[in-house]
Amino acid sequence: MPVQFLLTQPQPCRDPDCRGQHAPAERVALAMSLCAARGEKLTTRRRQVLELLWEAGRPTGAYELIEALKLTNARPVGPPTVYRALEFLMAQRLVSKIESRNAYVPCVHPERQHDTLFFICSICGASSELEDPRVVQLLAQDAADLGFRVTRRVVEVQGACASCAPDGAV
Amino acid sequence: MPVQFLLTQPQPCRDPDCRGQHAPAERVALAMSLCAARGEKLTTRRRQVLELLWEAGRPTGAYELIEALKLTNARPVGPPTVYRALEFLMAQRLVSKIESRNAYVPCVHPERQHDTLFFICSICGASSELEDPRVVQLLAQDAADLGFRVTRRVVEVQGACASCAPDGAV
DNA sequence: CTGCAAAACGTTATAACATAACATTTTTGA
DNA sequence: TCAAAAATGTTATGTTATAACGTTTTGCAG
Repeated sequence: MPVQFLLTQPQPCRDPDCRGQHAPAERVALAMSLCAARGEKLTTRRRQVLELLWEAGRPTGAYELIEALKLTNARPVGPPTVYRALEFLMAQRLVSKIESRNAYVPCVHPERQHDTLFFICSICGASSELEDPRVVQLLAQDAADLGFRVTRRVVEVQGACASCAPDGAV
Repeated sequence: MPVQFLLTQPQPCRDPDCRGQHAPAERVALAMSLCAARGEKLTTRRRQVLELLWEAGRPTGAYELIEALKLTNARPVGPPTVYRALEFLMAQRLVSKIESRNAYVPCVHPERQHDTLFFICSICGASSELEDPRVVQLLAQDAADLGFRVTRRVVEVQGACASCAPDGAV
C-alpha cells in the first residue's frame, strides 16, 4: 500500500493512516501547535491567510486572498502583506504553491515530511494532494544519474477529476 | 534501459537512440517538416520565436523574446504576437513552458510523443529534459486510482546541476 | 485572376501576479 | 523601560499575460 490519498477539501480524508481533524479550525490549531514547537510565530495575519485557504477548498490566488482580507479587516491589506504571509506559510510547509495556476493551497499533513503530487481539475478547479514515495524515489534516481542536487519538486497533474469527468465520459 | 537523457543545449545529445541533428538550424528544419506533415504553418514569426529559444539554450521569458525580436525586426513586436507564437509552438509540442519559472524551452525530440521531466538549475538557470516512462506510468496509475483523467503533466525538479554543485559540494 | 472567408498578425489597453523600498508598529529581551 | 529585531503597513513599480479590435496575409472557390 504505497500510496496515500490526501484530498484537499472533500472530507473525510481518505488516507487510512490519518487520524487528524479536518475542519479549518482544527487545521489551524494544528498549524499553531506546529509553529509553537518550532519557535515560529503564526501571527494573526498569517493565521487569517491560512484560514482563508482552508475555507476556500481550492487553489486560491494571492489577490483573491487580498480581497477576502479587506472584508474582515478595518484597513485594506496590500499585496506585500499577503505575499509575506504566504512566504512564511510555505517556509513552514503549511502551504504549497500550485505553479501552473499561480495559486496557493494549504498542506493537508504539515506535520509530515511531505513531497506531494497535486492533481488539479481544469473544470472545477479543485486540487487533490497525494503522497507517492515511488515517484519521489524515481525522481531522486533520475536526479542522481544527472548529478543533480534536488531542492524542490513540482509535480502537478492537470486534467478532469472524477466528479467532472465520471468514468467513461470525455 | 528505461531512461533517456535529453539535454537541452549541451551537445551532443546523450540519448543513445538519438540520431538527429542538434544545431538550432537543424532543430528548426525538423520543426518545419513536422508542421508540414501536420498541415500546420510554421510562419516567419513562429519560426523566429523557435529559433530564439534554441539559441538561448535555457528557459527564456516571453518578454526576453520580445526584446530579442525588436532587434531583428523593423517594427516593434508586441506581447500578444509572441504569446500567440508560443501558444502555437506549445500546441505543436515544439515548445514547453516551465511553470515554476514562467519561461519557455524548445522540446528536444518533438517528433516523439513526449512526456518529459525537467531538471532546472537554480544557479545557472539551465534546464535538462528527461523522458522517464516509469514516472509517467506511476502518475497514470495514481490518476486512475483517483478517477482522474490526465491532460497535462508538469514535473519540474529544481536544484543544482552537476556543473554548479559538483559531487560532494553543498 | 478576383474576391471572399479564414487565419495570422499588429496595436492599444489593461488585467493579473509579484516585489522593491522605506515607514511604522509590535514584540522581545536585556 | 528602552533598544533592537521582527512583523506589518504603504507607496510605487516591475513582471507576466490577455482582451478587444483593426489590418494584413493566405487559401481557395468561382
